[in-house]
Amino acid sequence: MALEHAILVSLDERSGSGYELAQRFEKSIGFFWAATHQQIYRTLKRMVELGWVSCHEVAQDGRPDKKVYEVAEAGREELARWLASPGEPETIRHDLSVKIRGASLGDAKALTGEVARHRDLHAERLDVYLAIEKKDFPDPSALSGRRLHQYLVLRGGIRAEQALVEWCDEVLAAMREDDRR
Amino acid sequence: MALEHAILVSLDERSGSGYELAQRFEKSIGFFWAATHQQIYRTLKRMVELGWVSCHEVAQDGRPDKKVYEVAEAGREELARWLASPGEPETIRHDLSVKIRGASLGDAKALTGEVARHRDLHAERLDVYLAIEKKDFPDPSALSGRRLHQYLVLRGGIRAEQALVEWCDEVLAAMREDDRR
DNA sequence: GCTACCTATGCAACTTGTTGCACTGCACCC
DNA sequence: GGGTGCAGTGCAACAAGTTGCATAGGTAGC
Repeated sequence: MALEHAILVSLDERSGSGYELAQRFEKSIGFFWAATHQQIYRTLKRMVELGWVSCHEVAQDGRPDKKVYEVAEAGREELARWLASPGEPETIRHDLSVKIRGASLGDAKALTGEVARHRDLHAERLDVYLAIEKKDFPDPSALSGRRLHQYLVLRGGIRAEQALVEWCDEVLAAMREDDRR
Repeated sequence: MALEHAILVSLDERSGSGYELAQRFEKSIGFFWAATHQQIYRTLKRMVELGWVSCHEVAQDGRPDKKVYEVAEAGREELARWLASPGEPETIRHDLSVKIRGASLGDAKALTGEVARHRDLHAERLDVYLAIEKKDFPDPSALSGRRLHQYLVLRGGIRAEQALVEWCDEVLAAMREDDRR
């Protein structure tokens, strides 16, 4: 499982509470590894037991106490071990492709609507990524180390969303053309 | 869940046994919806209970009996309903991106090896898809209906793998450049 | 005669992921 | 004073996916 490792990477960048981690997963790590707060809390608990992270409670005024986690030595070792170990490419599960493949068995118009909706969702995500690229990485050739790695992962997101938008457009054009005949 | 729907689509194209379905998932449907034989057997059982598919045993000589499933009316209705209903874009879980983001915490050389390995895996898949495109869809502009939809899904696979190969190349170039400094 | 692989189905146990809910307390707006 | 939303942690139940194993006969090669 890689959720633990995603958490280790994130905590290494900056220690934080489960709640904070959940937010990071919403708006950054989550771009390439989705997780809900439930999963995160449960996994953090297990990671403490494994000795991969340490935890101390922090009192706050005007707010509930929080538990701040940080990476322990064993966690860093585990992360290094995992980074060097070969992994399988992701198992693909692409809803929209299943729907398209079954298109002839349903309402064609409804399906083109669905494809168009996905096209727009991906275009939106792409815009978000491009805005981050422009703002946070104005001069990519100057990057190195951690910042470079963050940039490269963002580039993966950009390429993936671009490919999806273009594909949706191809599908829409072909299905509309087919409709006309 | 969409495994049921992927099975319905596949069974609608051609009725078959759990075993045959598992093979189709290995080499065709599985390109965009992965499933093991365990999942398929279990899901088929549930689908019979729901009345979405019907099942009759077929004796074979020299081989174990098999259970051939075919889509029932209720299954077709369910599929049509699902096709028209909006779905979320997939939650992304991309191991390799997590590894790259954590690259600075491990052995950089081992990681470039891992990226190169994934690059080759994706290039291989791309070759498979391109071969299918060339063989099964030599004249895309003439396609319509079900054949067109199959082609469009394949196009999605091709675009995705192309994007991944190019991204891996970008990552490798940047990391090697960074190493040299 | 032994090994290995193919066809064919399935149980059991386990790990992951999702969903709905519960509790606390502050801040802000109308 | 009532609703909404944020910060914060967590349980319980369920759904989905994975892994290891069991069974059983057939075919093919050495």
